Amino acid sequence: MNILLIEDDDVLADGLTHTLSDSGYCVTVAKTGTYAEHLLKAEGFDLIVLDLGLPDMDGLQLLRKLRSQKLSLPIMILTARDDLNDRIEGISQGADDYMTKPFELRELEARLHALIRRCYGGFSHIIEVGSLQLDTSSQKILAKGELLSLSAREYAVLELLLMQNGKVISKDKFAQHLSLQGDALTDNAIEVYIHRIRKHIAPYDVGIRTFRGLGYLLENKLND
Amino acid sequence: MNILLIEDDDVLADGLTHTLSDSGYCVTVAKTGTYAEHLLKAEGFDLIVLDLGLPDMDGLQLLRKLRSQKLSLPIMILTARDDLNDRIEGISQGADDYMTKPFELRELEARLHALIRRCYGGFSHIIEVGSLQLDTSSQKILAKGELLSLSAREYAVLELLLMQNGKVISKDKFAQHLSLQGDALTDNAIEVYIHRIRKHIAPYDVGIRTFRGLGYLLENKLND
DNA sequence: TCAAAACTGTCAATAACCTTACAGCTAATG
DNA sequence: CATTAGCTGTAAGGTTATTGACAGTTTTGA
Repeated sequence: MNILLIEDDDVLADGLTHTLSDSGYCVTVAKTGTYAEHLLKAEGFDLIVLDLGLPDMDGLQLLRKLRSQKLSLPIMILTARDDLNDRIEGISQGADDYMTKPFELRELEARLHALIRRCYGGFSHIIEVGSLQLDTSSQKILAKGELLSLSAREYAVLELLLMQNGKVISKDKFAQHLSLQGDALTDNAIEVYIHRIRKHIAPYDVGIRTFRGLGYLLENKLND
Repeated sequence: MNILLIEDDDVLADGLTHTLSDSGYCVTVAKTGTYAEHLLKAEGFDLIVLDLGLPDMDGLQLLRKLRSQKLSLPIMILTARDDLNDRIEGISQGADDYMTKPFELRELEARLHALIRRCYGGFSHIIEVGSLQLDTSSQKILAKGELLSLSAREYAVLELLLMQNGKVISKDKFAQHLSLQGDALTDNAIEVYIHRIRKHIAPYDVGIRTFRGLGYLLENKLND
Protein backbone atom coordinates (compact mmCIF):
# COMPACT_ATOMS: atom_id res chain seq x y z
CA MET A 1 0.00 0.00 0.00
CA ASN A 2 1.63 3.23 -1.16
CA ILE A 3 0.98 6.39 0.80
CA LEU A 4 1.87 9.84 -0.41
CA LEU A 5 2.52 12.10 2.56
CA ILE A 6 2.35 15.77 1.67
CA GLU A 7 4.00 17.46 4.64
CA ASP A 8 6.64 20.16 4.94
CA ASP A 9 7.54 19.75 8.59
CA ASP A 10 10.55 17.43 8.70
CA VAL A 11 9.97 16.23 12.23
CA LEU A 12 6.36 15.31 11.68
CA ALA A 13 7.11 13.78 8.30
CA ASP A 14 9.83 11.61 9.79
CA GLY A 15 7.65 10.47 12.63
CA LEU A 16 4.78 9.58 10.37
CA THR A 17 7.01 7.83 7.90
CA HIS A 18 8.46 5.72 10.66
CA THR A 19 5.16 4.75 12.23
CA LEU A 20 3.42 3.99 8.97
CA SER A 21 6.38 2.07 7.60
CA ASP A 22 6.31 -0.07 10.70
CA SER A 23 2.70 -0.91 9.94
CA GLY A 24 3.70 -2.09 6.51
CA TYR A 25 2.90 0.92 4.40
CA CYS A 26 5.26 2.33 1.82
CA VAL A 27 5.52 6.06 2.45
CA THR A 28 6.74 8.73 0.09
CA VAL A 29 7.11 12.31 1.32
CA ALA A 30 6.47 15.42 -0.75
CA LYS A 31 7.44 18.67 0.91
CA THR A 32 5.57 20.91 -1.48
CA GLY A 33 2.31 20.80 -3.35
CA THR A 34 4.06 21.19 -6.64
CA TYR A 35 6.27 18.19 -6.02
CA ALA A 36 3.27 16.21 -4.85
CA GLU A 37 1.48 16.88 -8.12
CA HIS A 38 4.56 15.77 -9.97
CA LEU A 39 4.76 12.52 -8.02
CA LEU A 40 1.07 11.82 -8.49
CA LYS A 41 1.45 11.93 -12.24
CA ALA A 42 4.23 9.42 -12.21
CA GLU A 43 3.56 6.92 -9.50
CA GLY A 44 0.76 4.76 -8.30
CA PHE A 45 -0.34 5.81 -4.86
CA ASP A 46 -3.26 4.34 -2.97
CA LEU A 47 -3.78 7.00 -0.37
CA ILE A 48 -2.85 10.62 0.27
CA VAL A 49 -2.15 12.25 3.61
CA LEU A 50 -2.21 15.99 3.09
CA ASP A 51 -1.14 18.67 5.55
CA LEU A 52 -3.14 21.80 4.83
CA GLY A 53 -0.31 24.07 5.96
CA LEU A 54 2.11 24.00 3.05
CA PRO A 55 4.68 26.61 2.14
CA ASP A 56 4.01 27.02 -1.55
CA MET A 57 0.33 26.45 -1.93
CA ASP A 58 -2.84 26.50 0.12
CA GLY A 59 -3.75 22.95 1.04
CA LEU A 60 -7.43 23.35 0.27
CA GLN A 61 -6.51 24.74 -3.11
CA LEU A 62 -4.38 21.68 -3.85
CA LEU A 63 -7.21 19.46 -2.69
CA ARG A 64 -9.64 21.17 -5.02
CA LYS A 65 -7.18 20.90 -7.85
CA LEU A 66 -6.62 17.19 -7.35
CA ARG A 67 -10.32 16.45 -7.19
CA SER A 68 -11.04 18.52 -10.26
CA GLN A 69 -8.54 16.32 -12.05
CA LYS A 70 -10.79 13.40 -11.21
CA LEU A 71 -8.26 11.95 -8.84
CA SER A 72 -10.19 9.36 -6.95
CA LEU A 73 -7.70 8.44 -4.24
CA PRO A 74 -8.82 8.59 -0.64
CA ILE A 75 -7.41 11.68 1.04
CA MET A 76 -6.80 12.29 4.72
CA ILE A 77 -6.07 15.88 5.65
CA LEU A 78 -4.10 17.13 8.61
CA THR A 79 -4.65 20.59 9.98
CA ALA A 80 -3.33 22.70 12.79
CA ARG A 81 -6.29 25.00 12.45
CA ASP A 82 -9.02 24.31 14.88
CA ASP A 83 -11.51 26.29 12.88
CA LEU A 84 -14.68 24.34 12.26
CA ASN A 85 -15.29 25.99 8.91
CA ASP A 86 -11.92 24.94 7.61
CA ARG A 87 -12.60 21.36 8.60
CA ILE A 88 -16.03 21.27 7.00
CA GLU A 89 -14.63 23.01 3.96
CA GLY A 90 -11.94 20.35 3.67
CA ILE A 91 -14.39 17.52 3.80
CA SER A 92 -16.83 19.05 1.43
CA GLN A 93 -13.99 19.79 -0.98
CA GLY A 94 -13.42 16.09 -1.29
CA ALA A 95 -11.32 14.96 1.63
CA ASP A 96 -12.41 11.70 3.17
CA ASP A 97 -11.28 12.38 6.68
CA TYR A 98 -9.18 14.82 8.67
CA MET A 99 -7.26 15.01 11.90
CA THR A 100 -6.43 18.07 13.92
CA LYS A 101 -2.91 18.55 15.16
CA PRO A 102 -1.68 17.57 17.60
CA PHE A 103 -2.95 14.05 17.22
CA GLU A 104 -2.06 10.61 18.41
CA LEU A 105 -0.23 8.53 15.86
CA ARG A 106 -2.19 5.46 16.84
CA GLU A 107 -5.41 7.22 16.05
CA LEU A 108 -4.20 8.39 12.67
CA GLU A 109 -3.20 4.85 11.93
CA ALA A 110 -6.60 3.52 12.92
CA ARG A 111 -8.33 6.07 10.73
CA LEU A 112 -6.10 5.32 7.77
CA HIS A 113 -6.94 1.67 8.21
CA ALA A 114 -10.65 2.44 8.19
CA LEU A 115 -10.26 4.53 5.08
CA ILE A 116 -8.37 1.83 3.27
CA ARG A 117 -10.79 -0.83 4.34
CA ARG A 118 -13.73 1.20 3.11
CA CYS A 119 -12.14 2.12 -0.19
CA TYR A 120 -10.34 -1.04 -1.12
CA GLY A 121 -11.85 -3.72 1.07
CA GLY A 122 -13.82 -4.64 -1.98
CA PHE A 123 -16.28 -7.28 -0.95
CA SER A 124 -16.71 -8.16 -4.60
CA HIS A 125 -17.40 -11.83 -4.51
CA ILE A 126 -16.58 -12.86 -8.04
CA ILE A 127 -16.09 -16.44 -9.09
CA GLU A 128 -14.43 -16.92 -12.46
CA VAL A 129 -14.42 -19.90 -14.74
CA GLY A 130 -12.97 -19.26 -18.15
CA SER A 131 -14.66 -16.15 -19.44
CA LEU A 132 -17.63 -16.60 -17.14
CA GLN A 133 -17.91 -14.45 -14.05
CA LEU A 134 -20.41 -14.97 -11.29
CA ASP A 135 -20.97 -11.96 -9.09
CA THR A 136 -22.93 -13.31 -6.17
CA SER A 137 -23.52 -9.94 -4.55
CA SER A 138 -25.11 -8.39 -7.60
CA GLN A 139 -26.79 -11.55 -8.84
CA LYS A 140 -25.28 -11.42 -12.25
CA ILE A 141 -23.40 -13.74 -14.53
CA LEU A 142 -21.18 -12.19 -17.14
CA ALA A 143 -19.60 -13.86 -20.13
CA LYS A 144 -16.68 -11.95 -21.60
CA GLY A 145 -18.01 -8.96 -19.74
CA GLU A 146 -21.45 -9.27 -21.32
CA LEU A 147 -24.42 -9.79 -19.07
CA LEU A 148 -26.11 -13.11 -19.72
CA SER A 149 -29.87 -12.89 -19.62
CA LEU A 150 -30.92 -16.00 -17.84
CA SER A 151 -34.20 -16.90 -16.26
CA ALA A 152 -34.34 -17.37 -12.51
CA ARG A 153 -34.07 -21.16 -12.87
CA GLU A 154 -31.28 -21.01 -15.39
CA TYR A 155 -29.44 -18.61 -13.16
CA ALA A 156 -29.81 -20.92 -10.19
CA VAL A 157 -28.46 -23.89 -12.13
CA LEU A 158 -25.48 -22.04 -13.53
CA GLU A 159 -24.82 -20.44 -10.18
CA LEU A 160 -24.53 -23.84 -8.55
CA LEU A 161 -22.18 -25.04 -11.26
CA LEU A 162 -20.00 -21.98 -10.79
CA MET A 163 -20.06 -22.00 -7.02
CA GLN A 164 -19.17 -25.67 -6.87
CA ASN A 165 -16.73 -25.21 -9.71
CA GLY A 166 -14.58 -28.26 -10.22
CA LYS A 167 -17.10 -30.64 -8.74
CA VAL A 168 -19.43 -32.95 -10.54
CA ILE A 169 -22.96 -31.98 -9.54
CA SER A 170 -25.61 -34.66 -9.43
CA LYS A 171 -29.17 -34.10 -10.54
CA ASP A 172 -30.26 -34.59 -6.96
CA LYS A 173 -28.04 -31.68 -5.95
CA PHE A 174 -29.59 -29.51 -8.60
CA ALA A 175 -33.06 -30.55 -7.54
CA GLN A 176 -32.21 -29.68 -3.94
CA HIS A 177 -30.78 -26.35 -4.93
CA LEU A 178 -33.77 -25.44 -7.08
CA SER A 179 -36.81 -26.81 -5.35
CA LEU A 180 -38.17 -24.35 -2.86
CA GLN A 181 -40.61 -26.58 -1.04
CA GLY A 182 -40.00 -30.26 -1.25
CA ASP A 183 -41.65 -30.90 -4.57
CA ALA A 184 -38.70 -32.32 -6.37
CA LEU A 185 -37.85 -31.71 -9.97
CA THR A 186 -37.68 -34.64 -12.33
CA ASP A 187 -34.33 -35.61 -13.71
CA ASN A 188 -35.54 -34.58 -17.10
CA ALA A 189 -36.29 -31.05 -15.98
CA ILE A 190 -32.65 -30.72 -14.97
CA GLU A 191 -31.59 -32.04 -18.34
CA VAL A 192 -33.75 -29.40 -19.95
CA TYR A 193 -32.07 -26.65 -17.97
CA ILE A 194 -28.61 -27.95 -18.73
CA HIS A 195 -29.62 -27.92 -22.36
CA ARG A 196 -30.80 -24.34 -22.20
CA ILE A 197 -27.71 -23.15 -20.41
CA ARG A 198 -25.49 -24.88 -22.93
CA LYS A 199 -27.21 -22.82 -25.59
CA HIS A 200 -26.52 -19.66 -23.66
CA ILE A 201 -22.86 -20.32 -23.09
CA ALA A 202 -22.16 -22.01 -26.42
CA PRO A 203 -20.29 -18.98 -27.82
CA TYR A 204 -17.87 -18.94 -24.93
CA ASP A 205 -14.91 -20.96 -23.78
CA VAL A 206 -16.69 -22.93 -21.10
CA GLY A 207 -18.87 -25.96 -21.42
CA ILE A 208 -20.83 -28.40 -19.34
CA ARG A 209 -19.52 -31.92 -19.43
CA THR A 210 -21.78 -34.87 -18.76
CA PHE A 211 -20.75 -37.66 -16.45
CA ARG A 212 -23.21 -40.39 -17.19
CA GLY A 213 -24.97 -41.54 -14.06
CA LEU A 214 -23.10 -39.01 -11.92
CA GLY A 215 -23.93 -35.51 -12.96
CA TYR A 216 -22.53 -32.47 -14.70
CA LEU A 217 -19.30 -30.52 -14.50
CA LEU A 218 -18.55 -27.01 -15.64
CA GLU A 219 -15.23 -26.81 -17.38
CA ASN A 220 -12.99 -24.63 -19.42
CA LYS A 221 -12.82 -26.01 -22.95
CA LEU A 222 -9.23 -24.92 -23.52
CA ASN A 223 -6.87 -25.71 -20.70
CA ASP A 224 -8.55 -27.65 -17.96
CA MET B 1 -31.30 7.85 1.77
CA ASN B 2 -32.26 5.91 4.89
CA ILE B 3 -30.27 6.46 8.06
CA LEU B 4 -30.60 4.32 11.16
CA LEU B 5 -29.80 6.36 14.25
CA ILE B 6 -29.04 4.22 17.28
CA GLU B 7 -29.32 6.65 20.17
CA ASP B 8 -31.05 6.47 23.54
CA ASP B 9 -30.90 10.13 24.50
CA ASP B 10 -34.21 11.65 23.39
CA VAL B 11 -32.92 15.18 23.13
CA LEU B 12 -29.96 14.30 20.99
CA ALA B 13 -32.00 11.89 18.91
CA ASP B 14 -34.62 14.55 18.22
CA GLY B 15 -32.04 17.15 17.31
CA LEU B 16 -30.24 14.84 14.95
CA THR B 17 -33.45 13.60 13.40
CA HIS B 18 -34.51 17.16 12.72
CA THR B 19 -31.25 18.27 11.21
CA LEU B 20 -30.82 15.23 9.04
CA SER B 21 -34.42 15.22 7.92
CA ASP B 22 -34.02 18.81 6.84
CA SER B 23 -31.11 17.72 4.68
CA GLY B 24 -33.37 15.22 3.00
CA TYR B 25 -32.46 12.04 4.81
CA CYS B 26 -35.01 9.63 6.08
CA VAL B 27 -34.11 8.95 9.72
CA THR B 28 -35.28 6.09 11.91
CA VAL B 29 -34.35 6.04 15.59
CA ALA B 30 -33.63 2.92 17.59
CA LYS B 31 -33.28 3.48 21.32
CA THR B 32 -31.73 0.13 22.07
CA GLY B 33 -29.26 -2.16 20.39
CA THR B 34 -31.75 -4.97 20.38
CA TYR B 35 -34.33 -2.91 18.56
CA ALA B 36 -31.67 -1.72 16.13
CA GLU B 37 -30.80 -5.28 15.25
CA HIS B 38 -34.45 -6.00 14.71
CA LEU B 39 -34.86 -3.04 12.38
CA LEU B 40 -31.76 -3.93 10.43
CA LYS B 41 -33.18 -7.33 9.64
CA ALA B 42 -36.42 -5.94 8.33
CA GLU B 43 -35.59 -2.71 6.59
CA GLY B 44 -33.20 -1.31 4.07
CA PHE B 45 -30.86 1.27 5.53
CA ASP B 46 -27.97 2.93 3.78
CA LEU B 47 -26.04 4.26 6.75
CA ILE B 48 -25.84 3.75 10.51
CA VAL B 49 -25.11 6.36 13.16
CA LEU B 50 -24.34 4.54 16.40
CA ASP B 51 -23.99 6.06 19.84
CA LEU B 52 -21.60 3.90 21.85
CA GLY B 53 -23.38 4.62 25.13
CA LEU B 54 -26.47 2.45 24.96
CA PRO B 55 -28.51 1.19 27.90
CA ASP B 56 -28.93 -2.46 27.00
CA MET B 57 -25.76 -3.32 25.21
CA ASP B 58 -22.24 -2.07 24.87
CA GLY B 59 -22.00 -0.13 21.64
CA LEU B 60 -18.71 -1.69 20.66
CA GLN B 61 -20.23 -5.08 21.22
CA LEU B 62 -23.11 -4.25 18.89
CA LEU B 63 -20.64 -2.95 16.34
CA ARG B 64 -18.67 -6.18 16.47
CA LYS B 65 -21.84 -8.19 16.18
CA LEU B 66 -23.05 -6.31 13.15
CA ARG B 67 -19.75 -6.61 11.36
CA SER B 68 -19.47 -10.29 12.15
CA GLN B 69 -22.84 -10.67 10.44
CA LYS B 70 -21.18 -9.32 7.32
CA LEU B 71 -23.14 -6.11 7.45
CA SER B 72 -21.31 -3.83 5.09
CA LEU B 73 -23.14 -0.59 5.72
CA PRO B 74 -21.06 2.47 6.54
CA ILE B 75 -21.14 3.17 10.26
CA MET B 76 -20.48 6.44 12.05
CA ILE B 77 -20.04 6.17 15.79
CA LEU B 78 -20.71 8.81 18.39
CA THR B 79 -19.00 8.71 21.73
CA ALA B 80 -18.98 10.80 24.87
CA ARG B 81 -15.92 9.05 26.08
CA ASP B 82 -12.80 10.94 25.43
CA ASP B 83 -10.73 7.85 25.82
CA LEU B 84 -8.40 7.37 22.88
CA ASN B 85 -8.50 3.61 23.22
CA ASP B 86 -12.25 3.51 22.84
CA ARG B 87 -12.08 5.56 19.68
CA ILE B 88 -9.35 3.47 18.16
CA GLU B 89 -11.14 0.33 19.23
CA GLY B 90 -14.30 1.56 17.52
CA ILE B 91 -12.59 2.23 14.28
CA SER B 92 -10.65 -0.98 14.28
CA GLN B 93 -13.83 -2.89 15.06
CA GLY B 94 -15.27 -1.73 11.79
CA ALA B 95 -16.62 1.77 12.22
CA ASP B 96 -15.89 4.08 9.33
CA ASP B 97 -15.71 7.29 11.29
CA TYR B 98 -16.51 8.67 14.70
CA MET B 99 -17.32 11.93 16.38
CA THR B 100 -16.78 12.84 20.01
CA LYS B 101 -19.59 14.49 21.92
CA PRO B 102 -20.24 17.34 22.11
CA PHE B 103 -19.99 17.99 18.40
CA GLU B 104 -21.28 20.50 15.89
CA LEU B 105 -24.21 19.27 13.86
CA ARG B 106 -22.77 20.86 10.75
CA GLU B 107 -19.62 18.86 11.12
CA LEU B 108 -21.47 15.61 11.60
CA GLU B 109 -23.44 16.37 8.48
CA ALA B 110 -20.30 17.07 6.51
CA ARG B 111 -18.75 13.83 7.68
CA LEU B 112 -21.85 11.85 6.84
CA HIS B 113 -21.76 13.36 3.39
CA ALA B 114 -18.14 12.32 3.00
CA LEU B 115 -18.98 8.82 4.13
CA ILE B 116 -21.84 8.49 1.68
CA ARG B 117 -19.73 9.89 -1.10
CA ARG B 118 -16.97 7.44 -0.40
CA CYS B 119 -19.20 4.43 -0.04
CA TYR B 120 -21.65 4.92 -2.81
CA GLY B 121 -20.16 7.35 -5.27
CA GLY B 122 -16.46 6.65 -5.49
CA PHE B 123 -14.71 9.96 -4.98
CA SER B 124 -17.54 12.11 -6.17
CA HIS B 125 -20.75 13.01 -4.45
CA ILE B 126 -22.38 12.32 -7.76
CA ILE B 127 -23.28 8.84 -8.90
CA GLU B 128 -23.45 8.61 -12.66
CA VAL B 129 -25.05 6.04 -14.88
CA GLY B 130 -25.19 7.06 -18.50
CA SER B 131 -26.61 10.54 -18.58
CA LEU B 132 -28.29 10.13 -15.20
CA GLN B 133 -26.69 11.76 -12.19
CA LEU B 134 -27.65 11.24 -8.58
CA ASP B 135 -26.34 14.03 -6.42
CA THR B 136 -26.10 12.46 -2.99
CA SER B 137 -25.50 15.74 -1.21
CA SER B 138 -28.42 17.70 -2.63
CA GLN B 139 -30.68 14.69 -3.15
CA LYS B 140 -31.49 15.39 -6.74
CA ILE B 141 -31.48 13.32 -9.86
CA LEU B 142 -30.46 14.94 -13.11
CA ALA B 143 -30.74 13.62 -16.62
CA LYS B 144 -28.48 15.32 -19.14
CA GLY B 145 -28.17 18.11 -16.62
CA GLU B 146 -31.92 18.59 -16.38
CA LEU B 147 -33.63 18.00 -13.07
CA LEU B 148 -36.01 15.08 -13.21
CA SER B 149 -39.25 15.86 -11.46
CA LEU B 150 -39.96 12.72 -9.56
CA SER B 151 -42.32 12.10 -6.71
CA ALA B 152 -40.86 11.03 -3.39
CA ARG B 153 -41.54 7.36 -4.10
CA GLU B 154 -40.20 7.50 -7.60
CA TYR B 155 -37.10 9.20 -6.34
CA ALA B 156 -36.56 6.53 -3.70
CA VAL B 157 -36.87 3.75 -6.26
CA LEU B 158 -34.50 5.33 -8.73
CA GLU B 159 -32.13 6.30 -5.94
CA LEU B 160 -31.79 2.69 -4.90
CA LEU B 161 -31.16 1.62 -8.46
CA LEU B 162 -28.45 4.24 -8.80
CA MET B 163 -26.85 3.65 -5.43
CA GLN B 164 -26.70 -0.07 -6.01
CA ASN B 165 -25.76 0.49 -9.60
CA GLY B 166 -24.78 -2.69 -11.34
CA LYS B 167 -26.78 -4.88 -9.04
CA VAL B 168 -30.00 -6.66 -9.75
CA ILE B 169 -32.45 -5.37 -7.16
CA SER B 170 -35.26 -7.62 -6.04
CA LYS B 171 -38.73 -6.37 -5.27
CA ASP B 172 -38.14 -7.27 -1.65
CA LYS B 173 -35.18 -4.90 -1.60
CA PHE B 174 -37.28 -2.12 -3.01
CA ALA B 175 -40.03 -2.80 -0.50
CA GLN B 176 -37.48 -2.66 2.32
CA HIS B 177 -35.97 0.54 1.06
CA LEU B 178 -39.31 2.23 0.56
CA SER B 179 -41.40 1.16 3.50
CA LEU B 180 -39.79 2.27 6.68
CA GLN B 181 -42.97 1.93 8.68
CA GLY B 182 -43.85 -1.71 8.71
CA ASP B 183 -46.58 -1.80 6.14
CA ALA B 184 -44.99 -3.56 3.23
CA LEU B 185 -45.51 -2.68 -0.37
CA THR B 186 -47.00 -5.22 -2.73
CA ASP B 187 -45.00 -6.45 -5.67
CA ASN B 188 -47.45 -4.76 -7.93
CA ALA B 189 -46.80 -1.36 -6.38
CA ILE B 190 -43.13 -1.78 -7.20
CA GLU B 191 -44.00 -2.73 -10.75
CA VAL B 192 -46.08 0.41 -11.07
CA TYR B 193 -43.19 2.55 -9.88
CA ILE B 194 -40.77 0.88 -12.23
CA HIS B 195 -43.22 1.63 -14.98
CA ARG B 196 -43.47 5.27 -14.03
CA ILE B 197 -39.73 5.68 -13.80
CA ARG B 198 -39.29 4.05 -17.19
CA LYS B 199 -41.55 6.71 -18.61
CA HIS B 200 -39.46 9.42 -17.00
CA ILE B 201 -36.15 8.13 -18.25
CA ALA B 202 -37.36 6.90 -21.63
CA PRO B 203 -35.78 9.82 -23.51
CA TYR B 204 -32.36 9.08 -22.12
CA ASP B 205 -29.67 6.49 -22.63
CA VAL B 206 -30.41 4.40 -19.57
CA GLY B 207 -33.05 1.80 -19.05
CA ILE B 208 -34.30 -0.61 -16.47
CA ARG B 209 -33.91 -4.21 -17.44
CA THR B 210 -36.16 -6.88 -16.00
CA PHE B 211 -34.79 -10.15 -14.76
CA ARG B 212 -37.84 -12.29 -14.35
CA GLY B 213 -38.00 -13.80 -10.94
CA LEU B 214 -34.90 -11.91 -9.79
CA GLY B 215 -35.46 -8.19 -10.00
CA TYR B 216 -34.49 -5.10 -11.93
CA LEU B 217 -31.19 -3.69 -13.13
CA LEU B 218 -30.37 -0.17 -14.18
CA GLU B 219 -28.18 -0.16 -17.25
CA ASN B 220 -26.74 1.99 -19.93
CA LYS B 221 -28.41 1.15 -23.22
CA LEU B 222 -25.27 1.80 -25.26
CA ASN B 223 -22.05 0.41 -23.89
CA ASP B 224 -22.52 -1.67 -20.77
C1' DT C 1 -26.82 -54.97 -30.17
C1' DC C 2 -29.62 -53.63 -26.48
C1' DA C 3 -31.12 -50.96 -22.68
C1' DA C 4 -30.39 -47.10 -20.04
C1' DA C 5 -29.29 -42.48 -19.89
C1' DA C 6 -29.12 -38.18 -21.87
C1' DC C 7 -30.50 -34.82 -25.48
C1' DT C 8 -33.73 -31.81 -27.76
C1' DG C 9 -37.89 -29.38 -29.70
C1' DT C 10 -42.70 -28.58 -28.87
C1' DC C 11 -46.44 -27.20 -26.14
C1' DA C 12 -49.89 -25.99 -22.66
C1' DA C 13 -50.26 -24.20 -18.11
C1' DT C 14 -48.70 -20.96 -15.34
C1' DA C 15 -46.41 -17.34 -13.04
C1' DA C 16 -44.33 -12.94 -13.67
C1' DC C 17 -44.75 -8.81 -15.42
C1' DC C 18 -46.82 -4.62 -17.80
C1' DT C 19 -50.20 -1.28 -18.28
C1' DT C 20 -54.10 1.52 -17.49
C1' DA C 21 -57.69 3.15 -14.74
C1' DC C 22 -59.25 4.62 -10.50
C1' DA C 23 -60.21 5.80 -5.69
C1' DG C 24 -58.41 7.59 -1.38
C1' DC C 25 -55.41 10.68 0.35
C1' DT C 26 -52.38 14.85 1.01
C1' DA C 27 -50.65 19.22 0.05
C1' DA C 28 -50.95 23.30 -2.20
C1' DT C 29 -53.75 27.21 -3.85
C1' DG C 30 -57.17 30.66 -4.30
C1' DC D 1 -62.38 26.53 3.64
C1' DA D 2 -63.25 24.68 -0.75
C1' DT D 3 -61.05 23.37 -4.77
C1' DT D 4 -57.54 21.59 -7.24
C1' DA D 5 -53.64 19.12 -8.41
C1' DG D 6 -50.67 15.62 -7.55
C1' DC D 7 -49.20 11.49 -5.12
C1' DT D 8 -49.92 6.73 -3.80
C1' DG D 9 -51.27 2.13 -3.91
C1' DT D 10 -54.86 -1.30 -5.57
C1' DA D 11 -57.36 -3.65 -8.89
C1' DA D 12 -58.01 -5.88 -13.09
C1' DG D 13 -57.08 -7.31 -17.69
C1' DG D 14 -53.71 -8.12 -21.13
C1' DT D 15 -49.14 -9.72 -22.53
C1' DT D 16 -45.07 -12.33 -22.43
C1' DA D 17 -41.55 -15.40 -20.61
C1' DT D 18 -40.85 -19.35 -17.90
C1' DT D 19 -41.47 -23.83 -16.56
C1' DG D 20 -41.65 -28.64 -16.74
C1' DA D 21 -44.00 -32.61 -18.98
C1' DC D 22 -43.90 -35.23 -23.00
C1' DA D 23 -42.28 -37.81 -26.70
C1' DG D 24 -39.13 -38.79 -30.14
C1' DT D 25 -34.22 -39.00 -31.01
C1' DT D 26 -29.48 -39.75 -30.12
C1' DT D 27 -25.63 -41.23 -27.47
C1' DT D 28 -23.32 -44.25 -24.38
C1' DG D 29 -21.47 -48.24 -22.27
C1' DA D 30 -21.80 -53.05 -21.21
